[in-house]
Amino acid sequence: MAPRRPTIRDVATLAGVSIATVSNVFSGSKPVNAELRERVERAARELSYQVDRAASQLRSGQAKVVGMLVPDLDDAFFTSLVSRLEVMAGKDGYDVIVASSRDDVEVEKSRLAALLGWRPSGLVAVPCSDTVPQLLADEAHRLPMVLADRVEREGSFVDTVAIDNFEAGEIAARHLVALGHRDVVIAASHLSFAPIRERVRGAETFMLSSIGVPPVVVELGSNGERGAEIFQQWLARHSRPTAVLALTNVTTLGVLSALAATRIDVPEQVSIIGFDDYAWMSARKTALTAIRQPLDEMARVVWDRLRARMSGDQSPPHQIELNISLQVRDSVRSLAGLENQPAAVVPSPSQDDLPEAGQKAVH
Amino acid sequence: MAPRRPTIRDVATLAGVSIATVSNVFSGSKPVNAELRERVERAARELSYQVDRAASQLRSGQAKVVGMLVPDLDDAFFTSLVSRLEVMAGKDGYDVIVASSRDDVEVEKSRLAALLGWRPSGLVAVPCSDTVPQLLADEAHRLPMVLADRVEREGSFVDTVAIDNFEAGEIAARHLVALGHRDVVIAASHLSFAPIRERVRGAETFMLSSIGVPPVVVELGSNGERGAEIFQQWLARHSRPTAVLALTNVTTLGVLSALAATRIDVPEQVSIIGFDDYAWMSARKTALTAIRQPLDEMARVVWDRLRARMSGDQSPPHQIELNISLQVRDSVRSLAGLENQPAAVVPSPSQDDLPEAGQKAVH
DNA sequence: GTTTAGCAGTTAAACGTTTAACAGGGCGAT
DNA sequence: ATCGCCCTGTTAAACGTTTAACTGCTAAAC
Repeated sequence: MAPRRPTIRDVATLAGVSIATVSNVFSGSKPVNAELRERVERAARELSYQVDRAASQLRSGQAKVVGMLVPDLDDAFFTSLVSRLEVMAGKDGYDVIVASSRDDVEVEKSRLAALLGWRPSGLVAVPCSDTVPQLLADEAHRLPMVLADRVEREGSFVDTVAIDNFEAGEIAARHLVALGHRDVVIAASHLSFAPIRERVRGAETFMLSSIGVPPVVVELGSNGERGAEIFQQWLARHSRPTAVLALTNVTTLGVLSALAATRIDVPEQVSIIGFDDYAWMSARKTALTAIRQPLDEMARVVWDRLRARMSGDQSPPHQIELNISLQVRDSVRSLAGLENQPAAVVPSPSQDDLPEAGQKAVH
Repeated sequence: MAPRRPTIRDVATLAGVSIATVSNVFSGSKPVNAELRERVERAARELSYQVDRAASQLRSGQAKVVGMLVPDLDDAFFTSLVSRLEVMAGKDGYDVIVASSRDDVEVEKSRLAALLGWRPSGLVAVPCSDTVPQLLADEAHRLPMVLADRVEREGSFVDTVAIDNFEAGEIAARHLVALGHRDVVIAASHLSFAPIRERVRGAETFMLSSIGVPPVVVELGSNGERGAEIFQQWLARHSRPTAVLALTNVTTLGVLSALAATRIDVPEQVSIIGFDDYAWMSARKTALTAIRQPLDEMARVVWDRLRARMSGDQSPPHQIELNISLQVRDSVRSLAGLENQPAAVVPSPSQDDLPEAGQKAVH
């Protein structure tokens, strides 16, 4: 029924050459005469031969696979990243093995082990907790890897790429304050994530130093529906803020759902700043003002770093921080006339069509 | 710097047994004495040994990888599918290699070849065109595979899973007509895709037979932003319909963007039925009425089928069709009193908490 | 008490590549 | 004319597993 797959040997026989020559034709590691090469290629085509990657990898030690570990393949932020990385990886001849940790440290551990079993030539991971898994730490010195998004700033032993989370919180808060908001609720996912804490800290710091009032923080978790429920309950029990700052795309969705369910109008009754910038955010009557992470740039930087490491770069770990930008649209209402500093409106210093300029490398 | 990775040999030496025993401990293909097993496991832990999948696969021919080929990793529909499949695959011990064809037949071909090089034990693919790539057809009889979503109903040589596209169009059209709409525009992605044609045909057939007026069809492509532009131009040049039926989640987004940009109110000025059901669709003041594909069920059925094939099922190809359901929310306005059949409102026969009942297997 | 069956472990041969070492032939330099 | 070198191709030895075949050994069966 299913005839044995052709091997390099079959091709060699059919083309009347040695298997080494066939290998050379495919791997290109040694030049081979044009006519012979032609014969080999014809034979291969005829048998529809394909190099067996397992065998190839076993012998050569060269993997040409990268693993990608993310916390959630339903979250648009992570899939956008994976999507972009997959394209770049593909162009460089790498295949991609994805694994989702579903935000569970145990799952993360087991998926990671599975990934490592492939002896990938590189790994990009978005850890699901602040403490990088031991397995990763152990591999750090032999396996090229870069950590993205959910990373601690301080002294990582490995390359990291993330946005300036403090700045993100600060810029959002500045925008709200500039438009006269003082009563702000922050919709965070989990305060146990360092980047989230940073975003909160950024907003808090700015609000305290500018108007002397801190924002209120509420945790909605990583699941949109559940987050909506929590926020709805929160709304029912507290006096309504004038503005909400959502710190992830999922919490943005949660807040919006809760608001829609309780028929609270945006921005008439409550203003909102969302996180990330996806098509659905502007496909609405009052388009969302949002903190925009430079996704394309982030993916590019991650891949550049990984590629560098994979081709032997031994420099000390890079900690790359990308600047975000504020997409001002219609979801934040100006509380006109009530405030004292109507001058400074939109800071938004960064643009991500300035490729290199937008990042600051911390060593 | 980077010490050689420990092999099965190192473990065997340290544990004082033969490499075959170590292999047996890990692969479980032969029972091994409890004490020895313990010794082996300790040794492995000590060396942090992990079996090399390439070597394992080469020797055994058993891959424990499945490939997934989708047209676009930025499209929530596909990533939702991948996400669910990755979880189920992981539970069964399979790893997942993803590849995106970016809706380009050439890319599809090359990604497919790359995938096949891994000798995966299974493949799930969403082809990017009606004509299934030759490479796939060639493998069909030896490689377990299931095709999803973008598939022709008729005589596929391989298992397929898709929704009943004709019914989808029909149910949507029925809902619109029941609420008094006669002037309907269908926002399709590409009419070159068979499922899209079916959806159009379903809507068309119903409208012709019920009110004798066909819908107008406009093609928006597979890209949201571009689609928004096209639709906006279309709106500018034609008289405004009373309702729009969007046939994919991306066209839904495109239409909504165009409508928002031209400040046309939903549903006051234009009603809309969207496709697929994502969180953002209900996180708005007027939540979207939409055709809901049973994503969880689809993923489950795909995986069940693939698993069956991977464990040797030789039955003739299954063509599985899943029923959709209409999520009635607020984006379709009733054109009250103008119409003749206010009786039949919501058909929605299927529910996907009735697992098996919801599908009809066409042998 | 011998045979036999079965269990638990070992030996060694694959799996399909890549690649180091080698071979031979043509040719320029001496 | 001989030597040595380059160029292109071949031979054969790995790579790290799995697994068929084998070896001792214990214990049941006669």
